[in-house]
Amino acid sequence: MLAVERKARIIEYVRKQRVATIAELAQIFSVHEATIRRDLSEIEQDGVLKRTHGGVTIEEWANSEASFNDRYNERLDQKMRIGRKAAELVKDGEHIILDSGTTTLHLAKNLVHRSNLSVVTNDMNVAAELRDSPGIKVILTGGDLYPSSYMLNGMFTDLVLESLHVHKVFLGIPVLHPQHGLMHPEAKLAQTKIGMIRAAQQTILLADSSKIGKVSLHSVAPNSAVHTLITDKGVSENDIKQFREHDIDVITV
Amino acid sequence: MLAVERKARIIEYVRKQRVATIAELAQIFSVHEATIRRDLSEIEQDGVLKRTHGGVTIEEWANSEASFNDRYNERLDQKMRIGRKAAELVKDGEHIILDSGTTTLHLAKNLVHRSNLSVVTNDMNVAAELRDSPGIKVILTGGDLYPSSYMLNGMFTDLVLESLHVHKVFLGIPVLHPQHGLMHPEAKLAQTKIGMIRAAQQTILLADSSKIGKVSLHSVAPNSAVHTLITDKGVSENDIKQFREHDIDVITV
DNA sequence: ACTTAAATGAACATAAATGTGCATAATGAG
DNA sequence: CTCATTATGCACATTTATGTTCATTTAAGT
Repeated sequence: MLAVERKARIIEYVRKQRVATIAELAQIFSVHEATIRRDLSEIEQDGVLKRTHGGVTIEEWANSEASFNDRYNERLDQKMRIGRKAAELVKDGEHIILDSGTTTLHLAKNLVHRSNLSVVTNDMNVAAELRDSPGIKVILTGGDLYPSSYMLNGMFTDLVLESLHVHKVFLGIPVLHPQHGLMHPEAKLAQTKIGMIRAAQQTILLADSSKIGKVSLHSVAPNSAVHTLITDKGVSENDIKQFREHDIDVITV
Repeated sequence: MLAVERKARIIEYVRKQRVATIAELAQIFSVHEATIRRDLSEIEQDGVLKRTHGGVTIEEWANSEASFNDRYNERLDQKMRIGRKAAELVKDGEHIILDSGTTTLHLAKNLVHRSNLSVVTNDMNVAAELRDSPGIKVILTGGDLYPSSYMLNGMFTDLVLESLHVHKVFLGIPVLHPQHGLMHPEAKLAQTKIGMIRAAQQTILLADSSKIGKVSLHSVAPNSAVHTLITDKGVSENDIKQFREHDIDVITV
């Protein structure tokens, strides 16, 4: 079994069970515990799962009852800067999609006082953040609530996205490669992102530098589908050059 | 068992039992009492549970402002009772729709510990209430977020409802007339409720007695569309008789 | 208020999990 | 095929979670 596939299966398994021990996973996949630990370290980097002693869990269980809006403390500074810069790309009167995720939640916070916007999102936190803004029409895509999270995915999400057309989509992505493009370890979430890209005229990627250069199982889109990438200064010159060769406007903040 | 899992289960247990002793928890999870104490200290930090000598209880929000407004509390009590009774009508393995509203939210609170349920709702609060329940699959209909609320309505809501089929819908309704049936003052919300009724084999109405006997602009459905009405004892015998003539099973709590 | 038994928190001991360096096996390119 | 690269397994020093003990605090009854 390929490493990326094993990682994808680990995520699936943990999402379903909510917790898993290292020993348990090592037995399931017939690999050494050290291998599972390495896998989990990488997966945690993607922000998908949270490690604990003896095992792993979905993020929301780790800080048992983090309230509606305040569980976004990792790489906070970078994400805030990226979110602020992204907000500058939103013009009054536009219709936009905001993907689920902590970075897009920061973007949403920067849009609160804007007017005449229509915002489509599959993230309940994003929707909650914008619901009191008089100038913003909030549309939540339907879908299955991902276990213990606030994201919506699945058939109904895709159904709604299919009948939508917006100016711009702001997409978070856990894995981005200079050559192989956008990837995601989870099939369902990858599908949602594909739908979002299709619904938008312009795709704007929000990804801090830790996401760049890795690979993952499911392909979301090639780099040519992206118009703009907002990231931080931790990206190598060589990577930036390669993205620009795909006609991506790279903005570092 | 992982520490995070134990903590999550402690919260779950105390939520269900309202109180628990240290000794009790130590025995349940087969760990030393000191470990439980450490767990509780951390959980208390999150503000979910409140420690006492010898044990722990849930943080009470209802009692703090108890006699604030008698009439409000009377309604609250009715709604809680209606919600509890409605939960009895839900069987394991069923697919149900929960309408938006405070009464259905109380129903949702009574479903938290159930298993093998699929719950469709257009209320973000209901979805949030159920999101941590391992036995419940939560599906949020999409739609426009109603200004300053947590309800979803509009075209996308209708679109999703059209492709759904469930066993039962639990519907809140602001206006119910013994002859003229279900009504609603707002066209969009009326439309959503029509869609929900169409998607379900059985329609169960949750309406305290204050809603009964009035009229409103938009008709949602005739009384013949309703299978069960759960209300409180404030309904007149005459009204009940008329509902029963429409083959409605009237339950007063 | 006083007494008593239980619960608590802190300090320490112990067992388990972790990360790291290195050796080995698998994979891919030329 | 050979070589380079990556992934995996293994051993061990370090860290973390849990168990144990005990002086101090708290709750309840008289």
